[in-house]
Amino acid sequence: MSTASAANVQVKLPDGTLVEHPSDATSLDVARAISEGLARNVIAAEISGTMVDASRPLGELATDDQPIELKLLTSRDEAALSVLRHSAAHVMARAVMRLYEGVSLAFGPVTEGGFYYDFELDEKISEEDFPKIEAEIKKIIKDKEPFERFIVERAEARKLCDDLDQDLKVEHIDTGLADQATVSFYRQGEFIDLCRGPHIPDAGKIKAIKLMSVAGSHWKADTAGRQLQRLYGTAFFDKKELKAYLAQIEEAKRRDHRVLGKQHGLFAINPEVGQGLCLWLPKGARVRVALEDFLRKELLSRGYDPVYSPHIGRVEMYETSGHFPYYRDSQFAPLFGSEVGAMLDAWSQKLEQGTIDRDGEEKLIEAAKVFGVELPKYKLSGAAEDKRNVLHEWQMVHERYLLKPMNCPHHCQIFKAQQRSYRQLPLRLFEFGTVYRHEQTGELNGMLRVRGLTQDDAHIFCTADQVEHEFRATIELTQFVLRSVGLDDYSVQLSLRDPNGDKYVGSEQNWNQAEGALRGVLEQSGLTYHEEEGEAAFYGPKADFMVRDCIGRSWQLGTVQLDYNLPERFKLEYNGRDNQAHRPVMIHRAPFGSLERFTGMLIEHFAGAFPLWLSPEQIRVLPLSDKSLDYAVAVAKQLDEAGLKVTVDSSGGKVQAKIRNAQLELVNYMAVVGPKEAETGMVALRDRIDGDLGSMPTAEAVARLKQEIQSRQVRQVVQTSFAAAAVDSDAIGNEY
RNA sequence: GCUGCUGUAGCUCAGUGGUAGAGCACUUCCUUGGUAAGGAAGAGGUCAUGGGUUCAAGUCCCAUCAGCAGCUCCA
Repeated sequence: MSTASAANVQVKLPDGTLVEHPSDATSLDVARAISEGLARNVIAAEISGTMVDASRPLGELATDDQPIELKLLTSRDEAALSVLRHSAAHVMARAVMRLYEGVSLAFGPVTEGGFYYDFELDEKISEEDFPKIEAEIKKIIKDKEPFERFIVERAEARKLCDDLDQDLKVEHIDTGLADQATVSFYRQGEFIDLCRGPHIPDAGKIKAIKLMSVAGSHWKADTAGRQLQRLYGTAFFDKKELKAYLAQIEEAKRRDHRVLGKQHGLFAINPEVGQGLCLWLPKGARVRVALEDFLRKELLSRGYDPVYSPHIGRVEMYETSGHFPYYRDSQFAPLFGSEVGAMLDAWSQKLEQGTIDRDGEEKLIEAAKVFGVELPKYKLSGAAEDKRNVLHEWQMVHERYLLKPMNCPHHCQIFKAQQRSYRQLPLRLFEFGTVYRHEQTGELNGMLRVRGLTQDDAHIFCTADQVEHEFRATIELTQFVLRSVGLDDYSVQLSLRDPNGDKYVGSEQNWNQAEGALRGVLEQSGLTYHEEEGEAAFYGPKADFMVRDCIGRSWQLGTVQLDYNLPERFKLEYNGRDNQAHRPVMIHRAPFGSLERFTGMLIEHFAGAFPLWLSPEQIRVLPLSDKSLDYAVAVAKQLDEAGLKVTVDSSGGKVQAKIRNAQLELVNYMAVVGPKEAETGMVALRDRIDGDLGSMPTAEAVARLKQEIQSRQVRQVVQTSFAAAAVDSDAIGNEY
């Protein structure tokens, strides 16, 4: 082994072998020295854990005298797919610029399923334009031109973007990249883009690419900012993978809970009832009841106490909790006991916003008098704050209510309703609490995002040193619940505060303590978890369960949140062993999240075919003909008495048709009964999945089903072979 | 809320400025059967709503409402 001379670099390959190359050699050259085939397959390189272009001279990348640790990435490496897709985004942008005038490029990162590029251009791109854009993309790919990287000083970069008429890039250099001395660009033929990289060696590596959709977006995600057009696409190393991906999208569409919910009579949303307000149809309601009964029983056995609270509460309570001012825009407007209450509220808001003049105030004072509201203390020349305080006194008289947007304040009041001793803690209060939130119209989505929802909510009030144990117990509860419905692929997102954010309440010390407690338990639990800064609730950090369903999609379901804030605001106290008043810690938790969202997710996960224990129709009795109808009804009665969800198909058709209907309606079991069964007291049991099981005594069929229910068996869940690519957007992209 | 697309029977969808259609489902009748579709007849529409253009509008234009996709948001 010789020491590398100044003109050479030493390269250490993953298997530990050391090779020496000239310092201007690239990763591709290293590959070529191993084999031509490898060189053809190299997509990018990983040097000491950082992804770089395979065409970067290794000399640039050596940081010290140590050998360069090089890993050549080929299409077999997951990370390479992101590089490919980002390059595909460049190719797509290049095609768009060839076809359209005046295109301003924004950003073009990779996503979980592919990539997109945001453009500003006057002409509207529609799906009808896709074939011509794709044709242009194919031309670019066929030319196999290389991606070339070059570095320039910031001022020069600005001029380059300006010369290219890329004003969004210019702006980004001025703002987002103000602290960068130099920036990198990538050139591919005539196409030059400010970009961090890395990229594939040449466009020919893209073997399968498809434009997916076009949608609106905003420059730097600011809704008030410039409107852009976002073109989505996806790319793969071979056509088979693309085909599998498209099949997965089709599968997801087939499972859409809105379609299945309608088809199977599970739920309905009707504009006359109201946007985002879910009607649970009888079959959907049965699923919900099964979930509720299951969880209620579980919670009771785990030391929870059931409580109930009303659907409305006084605004003052939500002012105390801090929710009202903070979330005013996403709550339904307050309800007023009287007209004058509404007037005072509008008045107070105008004062707050400064949108009222003296003349307006005088008129309102006169109007208030008509309603018997005298305001001698209201000084027209006074400060808005003082005026609002005067109005507030009357607002206490003319009550304002809010449709309950969350259950926490009510549960705090339940805590306060009685004297509390440390001996009673932890106090675990649970309720299926229905809350209402005025979500933006564009956010509404079937059962997944609604305006009226029922949380499987509970609040645990405990001492500081019980927090860890209680948090661990709720994590375990959530795991148990997920396992019960057959969801076992999940991880936890630990949502922390944004260190620079200002939306949070509570002391620095409490936050650190809370975040530390959550992290500690997760560390010990062995669960896979990752931390997200800036995702915390305004009152405390939270741990959210991110669940992957059977076709690889991620859902945010159960949540556990720590709260040192509400106990403070509501001045909650318990009497400690030392006979002093102490402040409890509060844990919010909901293993389902909401019944709506959880059920919607389950519909998609099971493609409407619920496991027996959750099924709205567990068994259907099919008489061979009307002659067997009486026996069928008798069997159904027997099954019903055994606690099974049973129906009888009394329609006039042939049994084949009845079976077909039951199969299509996803009934778990069918009991076919004819003269033979009537004579012997049997049923011919048919399983939706395994088909005819033959005749057996009715009691045997009951026992079989009850066993399956009791064990909460989950059968036949489609498993996808397709795994969504892991995205490391920090590593790749032109967003810097 | 923003941008774009869509709105015809309970459902899925045809309908090219000139009298509103199909399949499934539904109702009635016939059929009485053995593990994924028996037959016949019938009923069902203010073509999302409101304006406009036209001799004539489901069809073209505008507005509103709702849905969908994406953006933004999610206590």
